[in-house]
Amino acid sequence: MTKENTFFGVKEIARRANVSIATVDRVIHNRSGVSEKTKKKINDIIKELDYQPNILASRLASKKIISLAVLIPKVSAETDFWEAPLNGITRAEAEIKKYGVQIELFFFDLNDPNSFNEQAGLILEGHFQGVLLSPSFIEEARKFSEACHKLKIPFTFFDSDVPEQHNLCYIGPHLFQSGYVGAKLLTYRLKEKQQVAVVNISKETDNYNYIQIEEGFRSYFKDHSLPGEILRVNIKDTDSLSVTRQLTKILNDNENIKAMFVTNSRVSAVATFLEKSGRSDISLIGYDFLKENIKHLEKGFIDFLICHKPEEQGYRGVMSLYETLVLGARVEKVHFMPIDIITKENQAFYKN
Amino acid sequence: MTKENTFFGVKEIARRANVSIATVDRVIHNRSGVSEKTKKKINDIIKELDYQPNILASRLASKKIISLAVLIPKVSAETDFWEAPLNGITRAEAEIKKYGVQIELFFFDLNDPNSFNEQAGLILEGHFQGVLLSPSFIEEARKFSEACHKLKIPFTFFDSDVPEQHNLCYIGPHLFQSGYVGAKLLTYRLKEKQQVAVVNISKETDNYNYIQIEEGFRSYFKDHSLPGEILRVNIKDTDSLSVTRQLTKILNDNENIKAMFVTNSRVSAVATFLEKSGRSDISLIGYDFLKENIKHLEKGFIDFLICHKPEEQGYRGVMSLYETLVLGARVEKVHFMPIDIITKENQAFYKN
DNA sequence: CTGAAAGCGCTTACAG
DNA sequence: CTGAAAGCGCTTACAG
Repeated sequence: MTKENTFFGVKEIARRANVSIATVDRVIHNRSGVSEKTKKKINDIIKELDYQPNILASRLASKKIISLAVLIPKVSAETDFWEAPLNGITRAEAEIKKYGVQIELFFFDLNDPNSFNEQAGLILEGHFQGVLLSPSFIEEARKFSEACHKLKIPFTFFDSDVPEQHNLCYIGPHLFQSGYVGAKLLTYRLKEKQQVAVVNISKETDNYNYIQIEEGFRSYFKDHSLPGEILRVNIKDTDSLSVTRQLTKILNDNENIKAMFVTNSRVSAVATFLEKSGRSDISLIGYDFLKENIKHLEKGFIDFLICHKPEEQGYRGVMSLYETLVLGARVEKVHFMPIDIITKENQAFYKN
Repeated sequence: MTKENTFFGVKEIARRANVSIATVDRVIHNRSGVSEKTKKKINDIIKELDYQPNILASRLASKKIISLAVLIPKVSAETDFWEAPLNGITRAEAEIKKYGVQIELFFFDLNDPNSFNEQAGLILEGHFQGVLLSPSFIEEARKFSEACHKLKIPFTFFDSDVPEQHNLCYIGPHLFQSGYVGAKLLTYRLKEKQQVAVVNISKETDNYNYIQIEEGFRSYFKDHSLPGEILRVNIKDTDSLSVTRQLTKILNDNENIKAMFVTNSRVSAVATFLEKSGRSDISLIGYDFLKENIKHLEKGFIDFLICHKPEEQGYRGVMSLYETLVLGARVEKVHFMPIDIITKENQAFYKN
């Protein structure tokens, strides 16, 4: 009933190396001021014993706090998607606070790249030991990540990726494949001669995320030699009046459209339109487990929602920094989220 | 950069109560040998300071080890489903070993209720502080859980549930709803006059799990007024020859069958049959993220797999005991797993 | 019924 | 370059 002494600690290492535990500690943490000779001797013993530091004791003894910065879009009516990652971040914080980790939040405006720059600047001045960010603006994010790299601050991207950066890791969806899954579901029961539309409701139609999703979507059609042209619909004004006007026109001009794929979480705007105009004949698929979307899923105006576990992304994003900074563990550079399929029938049990 | 002294500990409580920290410790853990007066005084201070014990320090100082028993079916060619929960259990063990938690595994034979009883008996003699079990045999599980209850050993059910027991919690699928989802997917593109079969490949056709799944499946048809009789196919001999023979007969007798729903992970046996007999016209849905099943998913002979995160069930099962026993946290009595939908296109990113 | 003291496995000044 | 010692917030014999 008492702990076995199967694990060796610094004390045993010190005893075997004939040094004090302080010196062992120096070697373990790669601190300077140890002769090469003793350093090697200690490292050999560490390897031999397969020494695993006791994090409990380490964090208990340490007086250092570790502070992390998080840079994400602010939550608004337009962007309530960001509630979920924020919840995940908060959950992670609650869990690791007792290990002396603190998190500071920085919010930017998704309509304003400058706000991203401003907040990024604040983070650089703030002496943080790690950063978690959504690199929504590619150029701005690139600049910021170079600055972090120079300061040797590890940073994790999540929700979307910027390739070729020195980020610790990326946590988020494989967008191409996600679009591919969307196409599979949308065409699963599509009949011949029925046409499909890809709908982008966003101010920025050339956003890299949307492009990847659409590429995946179109690839599915190519790979399966599905006939018919895929219509591309861009709706830049996201208010319901504009959406209604544009969709009405599109459906008038293209009578064969029987399925729509919305490339982001604004799918509920299309569902509202379909409901009002009584078009339950049109299949609809879009993104994200949002209240508004679930409502339409339940009513039957959305067939499937695709979701990439935004809450877990936030949680895992924080933990990736915690694991490197506190536990000294290596983390995978790319951590793709599952591409979850949500229907009216399984939504009640979905974990965001 | 140094930890804030915002939290109060036993020392501060002792100082304010004018007692030693040993006495404070006694009160915190409800141990005997403290006068009512000092007990009340200390408890008042604890409340006033909103004292939160430091688990790190507590586990570090404690020499007690906590040992948990896990009772699950043994993994065999027939039951490789159980590999995943076992992995989750092992992962949990690795994570909490450093907090002084040990896990002992007990395996029973899914074809032999007596083996369950035997192993359960061993557990009862073993002085464990907590038990995680798959109550595959309802009556036997009921007896065992009553014994645990008497001994005041908390126990968690997972994978399947036994209602009305004193279990700490249940972690697993909502089987009825899972069958319901299966029906939705299977009928999503089904055409009129095409018939559906529910296939049960198992020695025990009257297993409570299968019954619940099938009830959910049939309810979907009722709720959506889908016409046509749902054929019930029981295959008691699970070898491939018997499966082939029986399915051949069924399909000969019922030419309109265009969709099959297999109520467990043996769906690959049906897929193999469909492949060999060139019946790619039949939709097929079944359970679980197993190698054999994924293979057929990729070839296109299985349309969808439904999965309830077996690995996470094992992991969360262990953690439910850890959280109550070590952290003293309350856990939810029922923790339903998501009903995940896996297709050829999203399987690469699925987390079991 | 209560307290003094050692110890869990580390980290951290401080001294040499 | 190295070590002795105090301390992190608890638990645990042991003594009274």
